[in-house]
Amino acid sequence: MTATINTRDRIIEAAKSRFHSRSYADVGIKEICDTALIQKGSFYHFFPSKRDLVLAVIDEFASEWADGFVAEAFDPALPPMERFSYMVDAAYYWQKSVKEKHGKMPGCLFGNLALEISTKDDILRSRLNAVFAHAKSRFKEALDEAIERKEIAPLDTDLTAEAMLAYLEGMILFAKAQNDPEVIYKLGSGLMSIRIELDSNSIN
Amino acid sequence: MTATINTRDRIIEAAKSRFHSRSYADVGIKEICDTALIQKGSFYHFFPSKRDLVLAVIDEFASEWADGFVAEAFDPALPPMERFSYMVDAAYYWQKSVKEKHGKMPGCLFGNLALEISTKDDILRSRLNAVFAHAKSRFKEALDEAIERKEIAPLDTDLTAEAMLAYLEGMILFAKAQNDPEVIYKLGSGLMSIRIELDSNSIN
DNA sequence: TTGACAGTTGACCGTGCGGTCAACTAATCT
DNA sequence: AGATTAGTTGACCGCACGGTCAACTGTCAA
Repeated sequence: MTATINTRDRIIEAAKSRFHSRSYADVGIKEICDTALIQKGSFYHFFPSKRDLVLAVIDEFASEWADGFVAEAFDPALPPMERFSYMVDAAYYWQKSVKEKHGKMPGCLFGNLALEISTKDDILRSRLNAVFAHAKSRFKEALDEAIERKEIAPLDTDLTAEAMLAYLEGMILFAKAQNDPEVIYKLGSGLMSIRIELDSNSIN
Repeated sequence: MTATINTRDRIIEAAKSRFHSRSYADVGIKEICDTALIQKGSFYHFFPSKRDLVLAVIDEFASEWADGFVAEAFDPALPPMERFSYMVDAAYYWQKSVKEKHGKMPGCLFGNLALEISTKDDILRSRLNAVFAHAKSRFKEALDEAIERKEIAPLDTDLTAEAMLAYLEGMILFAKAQNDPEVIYKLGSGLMSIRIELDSNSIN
């Protein structure tokens, strides 16, 4: 049993880093098995299909991310608007360190998968949306708090939170396209300038 | 000769829409040939490899885009800051119309390819960067003009232009992940709020 | 009329993919 | 001791992929 859990984890671990740094389509099950030091048959004992694996990888990575540096950045002890720059810094240093190790910026696993797969698989797509929605709620909390403390002028916190997250993904996309983490550093301060005003659409 | 040009164009046309709405890896040469009503051998008469095809598709689509609604949006006759909302509107309506036709939002071809391929092929990556750089220069011109006309307070136009383009890509990514063009509509106004101030890094 | 050549055909190749399966191993439970 | 069951093995399957090639077709210049 101990060995079992271990095997499953090794599969997910091997898949996670490869899906992240390359793509879903580009990474074969054979390669994952070789890395995890198992045979194909053993893989299919734990996962009915490759698709189920990537689902598990998303879940694993999402909770790692949420409990890891998203939680760190959105620490209620920090002044709300500082949480955003903390988040940007974390993204920057992380991407930078991966690039130094492997020569390539991997970008954001969720963003990568969203663009690669979301036209092909609605369940995967909605799983990724759930991850984004969770991050967005952290952003929104911070904005609400900032307004409450009168650190920023009132705005549509729901839409602005989504906009900020979109900007974060866009920055990472750009940085990946240039294979240069410094892009995140240079564009980071733009995140805090984004505002979507209250009136525009909502009537609630 | 007329037929020749026609064939090459048909290949690119078939590939363009499929690469855009699905992905590079997911679309096979066989399928492209079937759509273009030719045989495989004929395909390889025009393109040495699949990679060369996607390069041609990028070039084709880039000039279509630049001469098409980027040129339209960044018409010097328009007030500079209005050009951005024109751009957002164009993206919105386009994505919406494709979704209505095919049920899925395709997103941005360049963004899609950038995330799918840029860790695997540096030449493709730099080609995509050139496309982004071109769009960015249009953004920058508009910002420079807006400052000159005192419609906005001075800022780092180079970085802000890049930030705005990143935001645009991020919005489209989010909209695609939710398969909902309205996301672009809702988040659009955030584009004009982005500012990256002058002092931060540059000493020139 | 002939030769050259761009364009086209369709059969073909090797490879690697996702996935299957019957047999084996080793703990766990009765 | 015997049965059950989770985990593992490695050979195997069918298929679709990117790419090749010798032969054919039609056009146009000399």
